[in-house]
Amino acid sequence: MVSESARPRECSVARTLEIVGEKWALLAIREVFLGNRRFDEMVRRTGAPRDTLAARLRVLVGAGILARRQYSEHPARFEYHLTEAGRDLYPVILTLMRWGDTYLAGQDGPPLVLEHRCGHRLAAQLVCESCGEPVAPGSARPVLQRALEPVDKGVHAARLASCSSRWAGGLRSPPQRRGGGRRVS
Amino acid sequence: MVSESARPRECSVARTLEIVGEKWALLAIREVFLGNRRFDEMVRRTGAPRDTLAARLRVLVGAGILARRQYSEHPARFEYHLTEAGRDLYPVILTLMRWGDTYLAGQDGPPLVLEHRCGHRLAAQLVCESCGEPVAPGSARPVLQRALEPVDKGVHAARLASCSSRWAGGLRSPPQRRGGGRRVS
DNA sequence: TGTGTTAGTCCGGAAACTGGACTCACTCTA
DNA sequence: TAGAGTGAGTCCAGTTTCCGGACTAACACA
Repeated sequence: MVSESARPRECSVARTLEIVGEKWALLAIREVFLGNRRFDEMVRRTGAPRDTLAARLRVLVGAGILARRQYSEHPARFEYHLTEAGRDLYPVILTLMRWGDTYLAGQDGPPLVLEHRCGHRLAAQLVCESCGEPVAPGSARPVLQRALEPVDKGVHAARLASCSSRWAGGLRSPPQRRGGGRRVS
Repeated sequence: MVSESARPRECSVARTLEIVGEKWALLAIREVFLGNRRFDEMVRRTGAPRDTLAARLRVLVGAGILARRQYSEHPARFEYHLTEAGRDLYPVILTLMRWGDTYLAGQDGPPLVLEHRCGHRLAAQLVCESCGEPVAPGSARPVLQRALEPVDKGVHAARLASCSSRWAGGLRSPPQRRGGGRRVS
């Protein structure tokens, strides 16, 4: 048996990145957020190869992040809409955007900003879920909730395959287990 | 000349994804956040191929997100530390993690949570930068700040190459241009 | 002397990506 | 009525990247 420290970490970041951890997937989602829901428009706006974009959209639809809706019958035409899971990726897109605004914008500033109705930009603030207090990155404590499972690629495949049905079934918030966690060194 | 709508969108999300828009890069950053700064530990914890991880680390160091520090001279041994730019990616990691916690955690709940000192989980809240008001995704307005430039891969390469020196020079907050933006349909 | 650690590099096969051409069923315009 | 345009892809061949596994070098430790 492999020692615990020799096993890859099974965490929500890794799981999420299995689905959206790729440039074209996130850019496609960005376009849908900006209101461009059609294939050709996404190709133009993202610069993705058509093949690659088609593959990404299939994965995103399969994972329940986008929903493919027919808006014309003859000929068959489709649009991609965000599901609730897709809309919940908004903070991911926004934090990526804010980081780029800060570190990669040139002299002219960021090319596109998201404005609040009062005319100022949005920010993603780290807060405690319960007390609402703003949190500095260093002050958070990582806590292992259960023994790490050995990584088995079949598990990932099965989880991805079951995404749509689980979402369709309305499973959103998994049971929370509080306490009993182990501190990570 | 190509019409504006035929050009890929030049935005901070795309720019950021050119550097960190890949699974192994983000997982490496996650590990450094969790305190694992050494190559072999990252290999074990992320499951990344050694070659691929070495390549990602080179890019991250080149982009000024990680700093490579020697902690032993004979033999030469190195650790990877987060720069300020790297620490500012914390909200990105956290939002990815929270999404996975919500949509991909199984019966047992998320394997790893980040706790506030009061014992509750962290969340990333979208707020208006100025008035601090919480913002719903749909209520933000995308505003183009300047004419979209044609995408030229050389521009990206040059920007990435100059990342380290620009950060070293202390350029953090690009000049903000308020007003005069064009609404995006 | 043998084993372990650390931070990688080297290699060859497999998989994914890429740009460009093509398809098909329409609709629009001259 | 012909030709061009649109939309949502697929097909293809060449290129690039990924991946697993073996290997290295300089030490420390038993």
